[in-house]
Amino acid sequence: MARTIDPARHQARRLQIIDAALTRFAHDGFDRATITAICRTAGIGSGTFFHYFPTKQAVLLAVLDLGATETSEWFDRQRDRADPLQVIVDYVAYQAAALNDPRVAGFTRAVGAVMGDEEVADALAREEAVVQRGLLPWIRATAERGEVRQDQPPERLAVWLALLLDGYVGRICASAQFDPDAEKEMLLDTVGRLLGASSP
Amino acid sequence: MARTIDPARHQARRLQIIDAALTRFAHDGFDRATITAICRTAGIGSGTFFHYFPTKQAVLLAVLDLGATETSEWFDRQRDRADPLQVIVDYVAYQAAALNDPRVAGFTRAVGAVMGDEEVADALAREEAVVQRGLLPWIRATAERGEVRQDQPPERLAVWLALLLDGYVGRICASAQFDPDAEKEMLLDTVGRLLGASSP
Amino acid sequence: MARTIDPARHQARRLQIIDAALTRFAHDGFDRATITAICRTAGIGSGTFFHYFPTKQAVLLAVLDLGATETSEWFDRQRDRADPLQVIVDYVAYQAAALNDPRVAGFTRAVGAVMGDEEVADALAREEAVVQRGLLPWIRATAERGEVRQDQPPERLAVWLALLLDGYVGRICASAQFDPDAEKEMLLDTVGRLLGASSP
Amino acid sequence: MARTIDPARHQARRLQIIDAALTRFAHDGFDRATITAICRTAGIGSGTFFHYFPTKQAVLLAVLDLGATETSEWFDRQRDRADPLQVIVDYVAYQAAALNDPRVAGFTRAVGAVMGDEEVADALAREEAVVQRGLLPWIRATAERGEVRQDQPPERLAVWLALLLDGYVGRICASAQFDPDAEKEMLLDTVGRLLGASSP
DNA sequence: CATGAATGAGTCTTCATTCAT
DNA sequence: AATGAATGAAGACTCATTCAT
Repeated sequence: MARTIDPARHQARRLQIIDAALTRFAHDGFDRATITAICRTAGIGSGTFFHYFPTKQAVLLAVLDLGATETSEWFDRQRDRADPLQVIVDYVAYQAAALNDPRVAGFTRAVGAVMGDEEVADALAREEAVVQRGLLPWIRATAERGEVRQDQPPERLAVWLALLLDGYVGRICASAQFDPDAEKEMLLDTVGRLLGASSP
Repeated sequence: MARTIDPARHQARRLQIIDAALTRFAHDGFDRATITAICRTAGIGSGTFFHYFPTKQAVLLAVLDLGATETSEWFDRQRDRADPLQVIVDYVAYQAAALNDPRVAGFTRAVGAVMGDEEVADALAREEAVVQRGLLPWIRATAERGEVRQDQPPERLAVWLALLLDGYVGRICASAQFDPDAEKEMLLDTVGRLLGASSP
Repeated sequence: MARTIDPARHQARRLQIIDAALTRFAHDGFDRATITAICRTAGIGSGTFFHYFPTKQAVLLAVLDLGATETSEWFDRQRDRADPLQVIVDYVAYQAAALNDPRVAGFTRAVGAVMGDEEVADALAREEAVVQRGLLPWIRATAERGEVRQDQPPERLAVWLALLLDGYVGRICASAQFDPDAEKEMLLDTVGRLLGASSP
Repeated sequence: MARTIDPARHQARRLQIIDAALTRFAHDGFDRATITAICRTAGIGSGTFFHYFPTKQAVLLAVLDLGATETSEWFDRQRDRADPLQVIVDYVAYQAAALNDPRVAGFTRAVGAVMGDEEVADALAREEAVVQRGLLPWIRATAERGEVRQDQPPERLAVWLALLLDGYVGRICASAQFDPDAEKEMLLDTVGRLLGASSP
């Protein structure tokens, strides 16, 4: 008797809630973002929220998974690229471009605050693994071509690449004077220095 | 005349509470650290807390101010040093050493989550200003000696130095595999690359 | 479309809470009446209270507004009466009858204690204005007929009428021996003396 | 070894605290007046308070007892007066004059709020009894002279006199436009009307 | 006597979550 | 499926009172 579940409609609603949650988490932090506020932003009633996510934390995990999936798909699309160093540079540029959505930096901060939670930590580890798994083959290939330093294992270089991006995201939240558009060039230059053959 | 206020005793208690709050904030985040838990950690009753700080946020600001003061004093102690590049390197090592206290990284995360609050943002800006004011003369002096790159203004180099340290702190929380002792050398090398004369 | 908000149900709940609050305020005073006790009296959970009123003070203001509205409506119903002196007497009797609800006197005391609060003072001023606006035309009409003393302006007589009623309400709290039924006659006699043509 | 208690000094301190409490109770109400605030007003430490009064309520009772004592002494001083009606009028004037201390009206409100407490109720009953005991002989004497109405027993007239004063005090708190100086004449006139031989 | 630091019971208020409609 | 009213557990904060100095 009841209307059959329309998967497309269901998925759309789900994304609508995820997007609203991203907005509220970025603006208020996880603990201060109330479900009521998320629902107001999403334009739904609070009861509806719980048809799609069992807890507030579940929607946070969904945002993280979505991010990991997007990153994973980005790496999938690079599969046949020829110039490995350019892929690395493009990855950095891709992540920097993600920061054009002003919510991303705030959301990253928000996640940090609840990293003590085991499930969140697992989701972050999964996301991190996607990045590492995605970067590693390209770093290795670049190393084989002798286009990056050889004094460090590729795994370490990948971690430090991520470290640099973390710091970059952090600065965007921390100071209004840090203009991502103006600093993108500096970011790419710094990546070059990090990976470069020799230290001065 | 009765018992006079004992400033030393008062200050000791205050530091005891600040230390306990640092512990709880680092472990649970700001919003999830309850005053009750802070007091249990400090070994005091909850009422006593409010003799020393009017709100939970006040103790957070006190922690931040303490950090800014310590950094400021560190720079004061370097005043008469002769080798400016070495001061910069020492500063990075000093900040890296602060991470020997395993709470520092978690606390940094915790602060990020409430950065949206105006008073917290002000305190962070003050702390940041201390670092920039402290670093700038040494970077300028190094630049005059031609020991660092000249293609960027010293202000920008100082910001990127802080960016690098931010990322370093963040990694410590993010992954258990990141061993600060082992990575300190890589950090100093990366600082050298960031400041070095030319990009490869 | 799901369940639409039922305004009647909402209003009924609201009145239920107002009534419970009146009971507790009258019995315990404003500051000593806990929200928990109000909710227990109303038969609701404490969270429900805050769906209807944002603070404890808000429900106090609601009680006051309700009283002002009822008085205002009472005066509206007298609009076409012919004998102005009788309207005044009826008003006094109406207010005296309100004291058949044993909570009214206690509530009046309770309000007095928080009159220092600006919002409460405003609400009381509004209530007072309703009484003065309601009485004045009838006092003026009575004065024109020469049925009350002319040595005082109608405004002053209205104030002293209210003063007398205040004292009457106060006595009910102050002494158990003061029986409102028995004293109502004395009240009406005293009103006559207050308004009467000449002082002995 | 300890200094012998100096009763005069002790009594002075006691009165100092009572006076401060009167100020704070009048301004903030009983429940909102904190002991800390009372002590600040009295210029003493909070510990000292408890050398003189075991609880906050005790100092309230002391204020009430002081008032009752003063009223009692006032009546004692009238013992040999010749004109009983004049004594009654003087009593009303005396109470009206007490309102020159702007704290008295507010204090009266404050007491009302905690009248539900048994000890406070007892103290108020004692105070009321002092007034009734003080007034009654004079009303009786006046009645015997035929200078007041005879249709009501003296006890009732005494209660209604107090009722009128209650209303008068109440108005002073309730509205800033009610000026005690300007209304004192009206008060005495109304007393005359209340006690006068016949109702119009 | 005088003090004010310490205490913790008790209050208001928030908000994730449930559920009848 | 959608709603939002109802719930109550939990937390920040207040303040009367105690007591060591």
